[in-house]
Amino acid sequence: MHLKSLKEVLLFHSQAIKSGFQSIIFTTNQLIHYYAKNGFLRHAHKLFDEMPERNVYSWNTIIAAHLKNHDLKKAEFLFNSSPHKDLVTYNSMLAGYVNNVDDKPELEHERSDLALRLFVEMQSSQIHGGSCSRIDEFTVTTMLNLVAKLCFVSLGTQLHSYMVKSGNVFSGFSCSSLIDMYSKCGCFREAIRVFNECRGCLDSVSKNAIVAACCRESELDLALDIFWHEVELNDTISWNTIISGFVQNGFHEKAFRLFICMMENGIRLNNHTFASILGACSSMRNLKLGKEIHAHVLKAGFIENSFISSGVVDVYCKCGNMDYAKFAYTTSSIGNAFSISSMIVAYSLMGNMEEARRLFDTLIEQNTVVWTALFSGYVKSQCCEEAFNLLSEFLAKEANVIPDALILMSMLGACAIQASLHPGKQIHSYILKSVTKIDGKLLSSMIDMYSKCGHITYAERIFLQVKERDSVLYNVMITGYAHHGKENEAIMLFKEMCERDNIRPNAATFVALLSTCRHAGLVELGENYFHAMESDYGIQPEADHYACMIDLYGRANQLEKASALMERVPFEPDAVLLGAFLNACRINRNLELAREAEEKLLRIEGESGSRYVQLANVYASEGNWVEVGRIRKKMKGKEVKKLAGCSWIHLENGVTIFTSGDTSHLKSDAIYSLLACLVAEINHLAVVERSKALA
DNA sequence: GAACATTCTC
Repeated sequence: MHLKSLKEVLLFHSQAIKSGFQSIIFTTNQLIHYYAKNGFLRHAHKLFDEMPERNVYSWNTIIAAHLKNHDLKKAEFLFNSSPHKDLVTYNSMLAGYVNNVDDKPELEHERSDLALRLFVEMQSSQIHGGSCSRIDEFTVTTMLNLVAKLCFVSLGTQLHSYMVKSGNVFSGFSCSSLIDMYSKCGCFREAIRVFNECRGCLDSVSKNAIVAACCRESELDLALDIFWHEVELNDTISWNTIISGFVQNGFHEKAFRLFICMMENGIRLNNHTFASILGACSSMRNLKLGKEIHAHVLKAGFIENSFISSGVVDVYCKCGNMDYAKFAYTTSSIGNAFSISSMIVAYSLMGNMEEARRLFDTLIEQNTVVWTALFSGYVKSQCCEEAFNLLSEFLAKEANVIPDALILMSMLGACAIQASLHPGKQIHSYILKSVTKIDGKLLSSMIDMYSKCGHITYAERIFLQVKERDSVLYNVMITGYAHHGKENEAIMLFKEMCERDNIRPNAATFVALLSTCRHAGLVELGENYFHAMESDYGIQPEADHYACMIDLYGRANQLEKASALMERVPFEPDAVLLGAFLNACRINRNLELAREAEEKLLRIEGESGSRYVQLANVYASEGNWVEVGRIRKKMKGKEVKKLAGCSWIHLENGVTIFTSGDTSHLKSDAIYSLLACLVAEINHLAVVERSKALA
């Protein structure tokens, strides 16, 4: 009897029941298999339970059925209670552990352990009364799969030699399994050797495995050579492999051309195809292509797949179009952790931290990517207190995880913004204790932190220990010297950068150099740098460079040069640049030019309170109260709030902020009386000093 | 005549 379709099975079964069906083990096993295969696991299990007698096939079939249904626990229970076990039973259970069939990544480690134990047990136990072999080709391929996952090369090599020695465990799968195992364990040459040995009897799976191996190794030319050789072997997976290989190696346009080629060749597209090509659209930030692929996906009915729907959301996030991203999320990807992660990253990048945090809290499990995104988002948006709170949260929640270098960099950035030396030092020592490989970026962040916290000598000490210096490292140190009024050191370091290390300065280097000149009032040198950056290094000055020069001229009482340079700015001046110019006008008491700048500035930054205050101060410094009144009037209509000047100090329990006139602190009375004592003390000391000087 | 293994995705 051959049973093929479900219809036949049901028909046969109902007839059997009607005619007073006497259970034959063989037939019932078949029924169990076909019920399970068609998704009727409960019916299959009922049949199994009702069997008066079972053989090893019955047990194997029901175990396989549960494994197919991703129920490892149930399979394990049946495995342990089965009175008949043969090699197939062991192989099935082994595969269940290796493939982590119930998809619980957190248990992967434990499962691998169980698989290894079972493998050892198989070799020692007398399966089926010792009448059959302990290991066959199924065992070997499953174990090679495990070896690939664990990067357990020594076991992989042992299996390989066992295969060669015993000769009877080779199968059609052995070649592809070996290639895959060696490649995933990082032994590319071994993978190639196996491939060359089985060239005569190459099947498409082995070919796909070696193409994937080449892509992993970034050997794309070789991958293409093999791909275009024996084209008749190429199937959908082959095309998917080569396309994803190009995407993963950053050749997105080439991947796209291959995708077009695949369609033109009439190859069937599947989930993997769309997932890879969506990845390419994301990396290219190509909204138009992304929308086209999205349309394809909807038409082909792949949007249900979680890889695909999150891929679509990711494309829109990477393109910065959050309206589309939200739409794609709510229509087809709700609850998908990858989609949520993409949106958290995107919102963090654009500084929308409320939305980023809201989504972050919806995740059941937070991964490194979203933690990192949130940290860097907070610091980029200058929300340092939130970043510190997040760090406490991270340490509490992920007690066993060492914060990733990117998180530590963000935290150093937060310390730098707040000028919080003490936490900065703590993070520094934490890095020394726990980070095994401290890279240039982390060192640059540490130098920047120490410099911005006022400890230029610490910064310098770290800088001098670094052997391999890059432009970022130099820029950070030059900027540090500039802010600490060490213009000679800054200038010398720039020379060292160009001459000793032969590193090309970039736009940021010149911001550092120009701000050195600005702080030191070095007009001529500043002009030299400003011209050199374009003529010698081909770097177009940006808003920051112009702002430095305007400020430099303003402080040196050379308003004519400042306004002449303002005229030559080749783009629409931004608020920073106009602010610098306004400041120059204030220093040089030119109300006429100030007023012109004022008009432009208010057009750009109409809502910002601090700008109005800056304007009012320009006129107040001249005693021009009519103008001050005019600005104040403008402020009133627009709900402009003046940003109060404030100081802050980082104590054990966090940051305490002091705003002028603030009495909200619980101990504000005590604070103010202590302050009064300090002021009295200072005044007293001043009087003593003065009388000493007079004496 | 029934049961177990390989290649490509965020």
